[in-house]
Amino acid sequence: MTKINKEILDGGYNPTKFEKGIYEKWEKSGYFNPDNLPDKESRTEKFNLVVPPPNVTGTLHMGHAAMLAIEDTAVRFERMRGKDVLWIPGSDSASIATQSKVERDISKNEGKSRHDLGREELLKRVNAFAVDSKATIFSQFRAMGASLDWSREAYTMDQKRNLAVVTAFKKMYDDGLIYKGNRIVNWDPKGQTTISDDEVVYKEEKTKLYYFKYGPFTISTARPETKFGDKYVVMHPEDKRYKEYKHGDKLKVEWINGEIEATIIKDEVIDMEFGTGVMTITPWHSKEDFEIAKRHNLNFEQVIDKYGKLLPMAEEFSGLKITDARSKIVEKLKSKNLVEKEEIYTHNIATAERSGGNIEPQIMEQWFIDVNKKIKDRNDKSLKELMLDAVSSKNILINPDRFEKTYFNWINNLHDWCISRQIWFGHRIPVWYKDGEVFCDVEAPEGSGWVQDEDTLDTWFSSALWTFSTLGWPENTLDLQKYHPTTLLETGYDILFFWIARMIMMSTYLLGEAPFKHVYLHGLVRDGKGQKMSKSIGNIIDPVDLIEKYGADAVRMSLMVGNAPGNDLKLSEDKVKGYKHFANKIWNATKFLEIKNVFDENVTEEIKKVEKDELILRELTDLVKEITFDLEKFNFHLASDKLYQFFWKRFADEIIEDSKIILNNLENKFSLEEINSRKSTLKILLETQLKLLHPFMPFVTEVIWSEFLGKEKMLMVTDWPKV
RNA sequence: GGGCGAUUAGCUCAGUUGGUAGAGCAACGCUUUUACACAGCGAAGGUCAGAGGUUCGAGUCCUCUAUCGCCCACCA
Repeated sequence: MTKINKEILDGGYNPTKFEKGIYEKWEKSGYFNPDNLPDKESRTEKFNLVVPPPNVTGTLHMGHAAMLAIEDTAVRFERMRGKDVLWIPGSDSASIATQSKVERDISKNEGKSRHDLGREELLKRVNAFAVDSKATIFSQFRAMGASLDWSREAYTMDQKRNLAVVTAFKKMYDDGLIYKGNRIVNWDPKGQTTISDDEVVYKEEKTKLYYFKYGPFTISTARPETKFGDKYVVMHPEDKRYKEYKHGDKLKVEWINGEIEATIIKDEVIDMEFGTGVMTITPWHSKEDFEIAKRHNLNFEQVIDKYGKLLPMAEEFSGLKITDARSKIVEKLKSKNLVEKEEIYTHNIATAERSGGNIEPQIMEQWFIDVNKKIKDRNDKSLKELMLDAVSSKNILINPDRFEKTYFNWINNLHDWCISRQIWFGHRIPVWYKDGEVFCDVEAPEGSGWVQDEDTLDTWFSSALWTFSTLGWPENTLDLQKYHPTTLLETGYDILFFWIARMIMMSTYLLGEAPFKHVYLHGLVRDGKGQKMSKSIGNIIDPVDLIEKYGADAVRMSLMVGNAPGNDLKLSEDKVKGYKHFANKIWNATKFLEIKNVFDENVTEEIKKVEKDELILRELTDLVKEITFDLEKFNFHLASDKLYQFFWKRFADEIIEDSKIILNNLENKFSLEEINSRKSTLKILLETQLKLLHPFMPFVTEVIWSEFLGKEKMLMVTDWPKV
């Protein structure tokens, strides 16, 4: 039954006129929720995934838009194919990122720091900000057409997810996988917190390399300000230049603040080719030096405090910021005639991903996850081994598969994960102290006098639980039984380590199974020139602006076509414009068929086709096969382009053009049978293509299907064409 | 230092197990013909980075080289 709504025929396709209304119609139908899908009983195969939760730090960017376009396409395809489809929306508290954003705003607007406000007030502000951000982000999700089950919305800091976090922590604590220890960590003096190895970003910097006289040796350093405590002078055991010195020898040397006793250490890590082949070490403030000191059981001495200032052991330089101290110390050494030379060299300095501050390694007492400890319940495998096995056993398939190598390489270099953060916004560590007693549980202990650990957890700890925390774990819910492991995990390759690896870690450990079957990695969305989009360059394209200008379908298509997995995508506005034209083309082609009475009730699929039409329909069958195949293989970039080509070049430019002669039949050359055969063929062609196009361009296809053609069943839940 | 990727028409990129080079955009010519000028038709444009190899046949597989980009590790 078709009921053409002729009023909407006028003019071209205007996305803004329809998109909002269509999304509301979808959402009201309840079909985003698998519990409400038609023919529920026949949907025996499931397909589900969770959305990579965007940080509640503001608004969406094009990367999110690409993620939503790809995931929604997969979801709509599988839903139409009759699977039990669940796609869960959510957002991430992103502790450091969110707190520092709010802190910046408060500092700018009110001139206050977090300490002026206090923990409670700051958290109130951050939470309010998070609520706002969430609302903005989710309205953007809707604008993209994402068919998410909003009834299952999750947030990494809501009650259920919090229970998951503390439960996971407790179990790991009881299993001895989480420990508190004094270790060298990445301390960010600017952000006043530790960060994990993965949050360290190395930046190239030109700096001075100083050569100092250190007793009979010459040592080189880029960091004179750390050198006060350098009582150990290290050289390679094979270095013939220094064979007269024996390991453990002690000698007096004149140093920054007078004479000190130095000890000779021989260690093979020393590169004989670099500089003089001799160096002094600062075990408290350098990871490498720390390792050397540990190997030889040496003393550790702190030189720099957590604000980046020198400690009293620096005597006259005490209290100076390291940047100020550097030149002054060099001056003093010069006056003592201990500076041999200076040269400019380039090296990498460690900075904090979020705050941008320079990392100052420190030995601190922090919480860690032990990645090497054997786990009894898991066949005596370590977390590291569990992570390796999940991928090498092909339980998890990564697309593109070259990222497997990257993954293995990362795990092989993996060290214990520092999970405690000295910030306020986040999941507080569920450990309490009282008179030397330590208590870990999901809830505070009874009785008075217990004080909870001040630190919060690395935001990736809660993200790591995402595939099952969103399904209700630790409760054994129906959702958890039915939907875990999830089918697909789709995200950017830039968070392979941060997120994907950690999810595999937590899921294999806590649930004994992989968190997902397939991993699909998309690339970065860059601007038309291939530059990374960033605020400072000013080349950020806001997906919402593009949607308003060209429609969500056009934005989605431009993010699909040519976007091969794992490759970066260069996006120009012209490209989006091109797909707006395509939506218009679909619209106008439909309009033409309507004018030619192709949708008349007496034109049915059953009409006997003439030979030429049979051939055309065979082409269509081939197309259906190809598109289905491509979508099963997650080749969205191929499928989207093929549909575009077929509709425009084959269907519109050739088939419809040829049909004009038949339908107009000006010279009475065609029989009624031929005319009806063609009409029926055109109808099938259009309707089938609308179905195939729907996952990619849901709005325009749905508008045509249910508003224009007046179909009763929404296209969103119409059956995928038979292969 | 280790690893990965890219190099195909002016620009952006496809090219799934090797079988006579593709699309979009831009540019050029023609056409306002009642679906669409957000259009149609037409023409033009490439020794598939370079060298060597395997093969009847290579953009596609192998080796090397060059340029660009990314990731990891990091030298004091």
